[in-house]
Amino acid sequence: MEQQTHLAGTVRPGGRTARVRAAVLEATQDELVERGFHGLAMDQVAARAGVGKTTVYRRWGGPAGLVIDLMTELADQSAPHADTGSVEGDLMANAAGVLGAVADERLGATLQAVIAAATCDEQAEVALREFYLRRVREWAAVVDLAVTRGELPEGTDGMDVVRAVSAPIYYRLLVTREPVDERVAERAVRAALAAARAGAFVR
Amino acid sequence: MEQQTHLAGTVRPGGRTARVRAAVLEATQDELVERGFHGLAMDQVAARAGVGKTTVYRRWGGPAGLVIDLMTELADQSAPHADTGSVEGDLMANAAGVLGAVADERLGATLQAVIAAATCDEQAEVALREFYLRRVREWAAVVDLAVTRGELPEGTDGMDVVRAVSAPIYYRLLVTREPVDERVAERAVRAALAAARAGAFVR
DNA sequence: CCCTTAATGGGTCGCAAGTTCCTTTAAGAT
DNA sequence: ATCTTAAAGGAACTTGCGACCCATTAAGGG
Repeated sequence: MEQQTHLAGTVRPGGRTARVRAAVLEATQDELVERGFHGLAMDQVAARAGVGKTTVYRRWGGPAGLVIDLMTELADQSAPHADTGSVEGDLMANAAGVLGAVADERLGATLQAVIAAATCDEQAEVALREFYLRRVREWAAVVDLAVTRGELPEGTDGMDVVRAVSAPIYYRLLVTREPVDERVAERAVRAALAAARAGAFVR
Repeated sequence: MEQQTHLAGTVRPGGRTARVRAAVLEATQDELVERGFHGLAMDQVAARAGVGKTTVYRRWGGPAGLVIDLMTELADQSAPHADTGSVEGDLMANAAGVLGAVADERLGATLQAVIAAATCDEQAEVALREFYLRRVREWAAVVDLAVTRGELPEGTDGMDVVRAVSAPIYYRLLVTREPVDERVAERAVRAALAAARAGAFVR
């Protein structure tokens, strides 16, 4: 007897399989908005997607699997870094993007779900780390450009500057649970920029 | 028939009741270290504490209740802000404290558990917000002192400076899931301080 | 030291999440 | 168009968390 060496959905990915996936991911986001990751039930997702729950269990395994798949979708859609001509403009664009994502109902719920999933699922943790690593690396380029332009000191660690912009936003969102608005984003950019200019992020 | 107007454990808090609470909170921390918040089962906690599971359900209601109680304990033990004579020293002490807490097996597991609980429990969210608000406010004093000493510009928002120190640490811990070490803490302090000196945190 | 009753503890029960088995449908190759 | 079988769907079954009931123990007041 031949052992099953492939995952469901990989051999005949077209037609119904694709439609099922789209419906399930759609339903997952809806559920995340309404109930959050802790309340994400495979049952509910299947029912809302109009799909058998067996299928959802077989293809995604559990809530974490759903959320990981959702994030790979996000990763594909994520925009490249800005290029406004000044670091300030670029970092503001970055902060605005983060703020927008976090504030958006569906996107925000999805991001928070992945973060929650990463605390209890190995694969989700890896996926999350790689997602943000990619994202931070992508935007670090605006700092490197600024260095060549002479706006920031030689040797400035671009990734750390980008992290410094996002950190206060996520810190308030997840830890102190204070409201996050444009003022926070703007101040994060100003602080990161001032620190970078002073050479606090030089390797 | 008289309705029960008090919570279990409030009328006879001495003796056994106190011993049960200590044993349960102890067991909860052990479980958090081994399984994390998502794997915190009332059953297991009761068994490890050598206590009936009915008691645990009655007094704490659920995993979130356990974790909230654990945090109130933490709040009582939390140390007052440092006073080394310089903002740099004080903020470094703060960063070291955060790093130490996060790195410590039991403390770190507890903190992460509360953060996780806050994403799915209203009371845990309130408790978490108040805990950090108190903590940040306490340490903001070192910035106010620095302003009076002339180390930092007039009008500097002390709470935002303190947040800026913690933010990168928690950001790495929860979001990007990168390792957190002294280098990260030190750089966070340097960046926050440079930004503060440049007036980025002036209200 | 005794008495009242707060608080604990063991056992049982129900429900909902998750698993398994088998049938039905429709991709994709010929 | 036809055929093979990947993939989905339906339903019964299992499991384990959380709730409830009632007996037992020991605080704390007299």
